[in-house]
Amino acid sequence: MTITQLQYVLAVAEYQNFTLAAEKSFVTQPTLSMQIQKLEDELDVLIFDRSKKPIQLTEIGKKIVDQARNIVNESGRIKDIVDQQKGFLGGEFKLGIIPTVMPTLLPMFLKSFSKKYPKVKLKIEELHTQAIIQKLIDGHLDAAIAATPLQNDHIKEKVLYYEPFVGYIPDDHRLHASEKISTSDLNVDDILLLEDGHCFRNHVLNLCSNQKNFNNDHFQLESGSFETMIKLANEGLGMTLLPYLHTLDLTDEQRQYLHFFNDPSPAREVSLIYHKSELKIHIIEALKDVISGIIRGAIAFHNVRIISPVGNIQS
Amino acid sequence: MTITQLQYVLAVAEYQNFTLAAEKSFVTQPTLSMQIQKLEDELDVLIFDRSKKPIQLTEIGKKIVDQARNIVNESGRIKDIVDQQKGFLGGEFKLGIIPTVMPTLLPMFLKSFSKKYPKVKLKIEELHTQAIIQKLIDGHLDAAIAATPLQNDHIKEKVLYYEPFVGYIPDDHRLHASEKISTSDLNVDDILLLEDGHCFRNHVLNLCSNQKNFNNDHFQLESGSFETMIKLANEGLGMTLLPYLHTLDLTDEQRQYLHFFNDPSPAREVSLIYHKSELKIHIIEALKDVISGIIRGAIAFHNVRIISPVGNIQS
DNA sequence: TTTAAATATAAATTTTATCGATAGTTTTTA
DNA sequence: TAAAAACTATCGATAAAATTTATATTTAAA
Repeated sequence: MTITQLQYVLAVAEYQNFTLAAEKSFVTQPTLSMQIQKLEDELDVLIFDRSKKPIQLTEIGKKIVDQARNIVNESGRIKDIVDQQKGFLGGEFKLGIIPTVMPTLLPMFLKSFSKKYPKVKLKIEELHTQAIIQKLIDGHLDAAIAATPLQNDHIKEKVLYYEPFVGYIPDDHRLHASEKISTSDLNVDDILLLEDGHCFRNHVLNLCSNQKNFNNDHFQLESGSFETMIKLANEGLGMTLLPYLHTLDLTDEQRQYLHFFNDPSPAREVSLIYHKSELKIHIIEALKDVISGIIRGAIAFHNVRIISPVGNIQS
Repeated sequence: MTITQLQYVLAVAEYQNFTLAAEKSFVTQPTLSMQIQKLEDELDVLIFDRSKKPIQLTEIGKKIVDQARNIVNESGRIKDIVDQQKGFLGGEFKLGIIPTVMPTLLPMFLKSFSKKYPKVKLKIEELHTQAIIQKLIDGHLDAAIAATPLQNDHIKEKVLYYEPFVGYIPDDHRLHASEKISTSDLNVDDILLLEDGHCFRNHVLNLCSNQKNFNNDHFQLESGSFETMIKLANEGLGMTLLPYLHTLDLTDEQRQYLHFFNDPSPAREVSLIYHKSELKIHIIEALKDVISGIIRGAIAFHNVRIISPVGNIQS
C-alpha cells in the first residue's frame, strides 16, 4: 500500500470514472487501473463495484475511502509542518467566497494580504455555500468565507465578523416613515429576494419565518445581485435587505433610503471555514488575522441577533 | 514521500542507529540511509542530526516523527478495517502483562480465548508497567493488562475488574486476632513488599501513605514473587498483602491466615490498556469480552476503594 | 595511531510504476 | 438493432525506483 495508491482511490471515488480520475491525477488510465487492482489484491477486497455505471464504491470501499482521505490529508500535513518550521507561508491557496460577501470583502483584504504574504498564491472562486462545503470535503478548496453556523461535522469555523442587515426602503413603501425598523415590521410579500441558492435569501426568509401567513408562492421578484435589487426597489417593487458592508458602497442618494434595525439588529455571522483536517492551518490563520484586522475598523455594531444561513425555512 | 520511508524514519528514531533500524526493518543499512536521505531531500530538512552519537532527532525531526507515527498507524488501520468487514480476527497480537497479574489471570483466560479465536496468535510478555507504556507507544505491544488508572495521554484503558487486597497474617503477628482488618491497622514497617518496579508495591505504599511516621528506610524485606513473601511471612518476618486472585491458589493451610478488609476493601483496578490509535481494536474487544466473562465468576466483591498504582508515594 | 563501529556512496540488480497500444465491455446514438 | 462512442482491463515495453552487495568515509574507542 502506498500513499499514491490511496490518492488514486480517492480520485476514482470522486469522479466515479477511471479515465477522468487518471487525467486529474496526471497519469494514464491503465496506471490507475493497475495500481488500484494492486491495492485491491493486497487488501483482498473490491473497493469499487465496476458493474454499476457510473462506478460505485462497495460498502467496504466507502470505509477505505474515508480512511484513505484521512491518511492522505495527514501525509500532506508533513510538508506543512516543515513549512511552518521554516517560517514560510507560501504555495497555492484556494479560497471560496459566497457571492454576497465577495464584492465587498474581497477588495478590502486582498491587497494587504498579498503584500504581507507575497509567496501565497491566492486562487479565489465565487461559489454558493453548498458547493463550498462539497469542495472543502473533496479537498478542492483550502478554505472559504461563508455565512455560518453550518453545523457540518467535517468543517471547522473561525468567525470573522457579524454583519447586520440593513433595510433599503424606497419613498413609496409603507415603512418609509419609520426611521428604524423592527423584525416584526417585515412582510415577506414586499421584500425583494436574491434568487435561490444564495444563503442570504435563507437569512431573510428565516428572519421572516415567524409570520403567520407565510407562503412560498409569493416570492416573484428575485435577482442575482444587490445592485439589481436596489434598482427594482427604486422602481417601487418593494423594499429589500442588504448586508451592512454593501451599504458602504452606496451613493449618497441611495444612502438616504437606508433604515437600520432596532437593537438587537438581525445579523449574519460570516466565518472563515475549512476542513477539520486543518491542512493549511497557518495560511488560514494568517488570512483570519488580516481580515479581522481590516473589518475591525469597518463594523462597529455590538448588539446583534444572529440569523441562521441554513434553509429551508423552519420556523 | 512513501509510507515505507516514514516507517524507516520511525525505526531510526526508535533505535537511534541506522544499522540496527535496518535489521529491524528487514532491509540493509544502505537502503535506510538512501531512503531517509531522499525524504530529507524532498522535504528539504534534516530529520536526524548525524553529528551526535547516538543519532538524535532534529527539532523539526521530532515533529515529523510524531506525524509519521500517526500516518503509519492510520495506514495500518486500513488492513484492520478490511479484516473487520470480513469478520476475521487473526494475525499476531502482542500482549503485555504485569507480573502480579500474569500467573493468576493468564491460565484463566488463555485457553478459552485461543479456542474462540484460533486465528489470533497471542504473543504474551511479562513486563513492568513502565516498560509496557513505552512499548505500547512504540508499537511493540498491541495491548497490555496492567493496574490503572495511568493517566497517560497516549493510552486508553478498558477496566477488566477490581481486585481487592487481602491480608496474609501469620499466627505470630499483632493483627492475628482480628478477623477483618482495616487500612488504619496497617503499618508499613511490618509489611513485606515486592521489590521495586512492581506497581503492586506502589499500591501498598499508597495504601499506607497516610501514616505519620512514614519512612522509606524501613523497607528491607522485599521479593519478586508472592510465593516467596508468603514463605517469609510464615517465618515470622511480618505480614503481607495479596491481590485477591492470588488467594485462590493457596493451600487450605495457607488460606487460614487470610484476613479480608472491612468494607470498603482497598482494591486495585486492572485494565486492558492499548494505544489510543486503537490499531487492533477488534482483537482488543474480543480479549476484553473473554476476560470479563471469566472474571465475572471469580470476583464478587462490590464495595471497594481503588488505590492508585502510580508511585512514588505522594500522600 | 590503530582498530572498530557506524554511516555514506557507488555500481549492479531487481522490482515497480508508468505508458502506449489494444482488446473487451457496456452504454449511447443513429 | 447495428454502429459508434465511452469506458475499463490487459499486454508488452520502458523508465523509474528501491534494494542489494561492495566499498569508501567518518567517527568513536582502544
